[in-house]
Amino acid sequence: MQNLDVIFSALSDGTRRAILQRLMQGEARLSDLAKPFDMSQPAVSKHVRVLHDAGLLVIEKRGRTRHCRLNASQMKVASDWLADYQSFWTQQFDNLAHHLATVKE
Amino acid sequence: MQNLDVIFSALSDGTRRAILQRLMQGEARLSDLAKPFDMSQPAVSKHVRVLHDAGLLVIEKRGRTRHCRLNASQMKVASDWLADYQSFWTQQFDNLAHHLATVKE
DNA sequence: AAAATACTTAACTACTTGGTTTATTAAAGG
DNA sequence: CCTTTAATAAACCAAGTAGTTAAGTATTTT
Repeated sequence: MQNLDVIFSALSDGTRRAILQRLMQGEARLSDLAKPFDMSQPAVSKHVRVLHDAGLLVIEKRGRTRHCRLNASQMKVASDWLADYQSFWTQQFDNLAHHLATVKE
Repeated sequence: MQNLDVIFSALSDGTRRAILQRLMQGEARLSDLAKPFDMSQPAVSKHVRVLHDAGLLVIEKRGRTRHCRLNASQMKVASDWLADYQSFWTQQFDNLAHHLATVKE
């Protein structure tokens, strides 16, 4: 799915993940999102645009401010893809646990 | 986490996700992984290296062949990060469901 | 020893990314 | 009106990515 490209790619940057985590606490203006970061406001604006293009947040224009809020349902797409591998990683974990238990004896 | 950068970035490419899905069926040689793709073998080799650097697969050298197998436990790191947002997307889903139910009346 | 196989390395190209600064638009407040 | 504020747009740069082809290195087969 091409969708997954954009979502995973958007999530692959620490600044963008921090923005999403900030939005967990609720809606925020673009300028508020920019404050904590040691980079120019246009740079943050670009990051927000990437997240928007991936559908991970929604921007609403109010007067001269833009208000962003999380669209976590888009993360579900990524999460669902990863879920297919869940049986593999639990199995690998179980193997490890079994191995450790065996060694202990 | 810097780890997440590399993992999400590795997952953001369709070719690489296809390689991982292939490895769900079991171990494969590098040349076997390359076959289905319409690109040169060095190109696929590069993709495999990216997955390896992200810890998503393990390479074992046997004679002149390299055998790859899935290391899905590394995906758990990404999955765990996404899980923090789970309550948000289910809530958004519930809101939608409620909205649709209301509209239907 | 020679040839074939399975890769890696290297050098190159085209494109994307993450940042910058400067200038511009648009809305609010004096 | 004029100024400030919030944000976008444009032009640029350095570094990274995804691919190519060509050459090189091990290892196996004949």
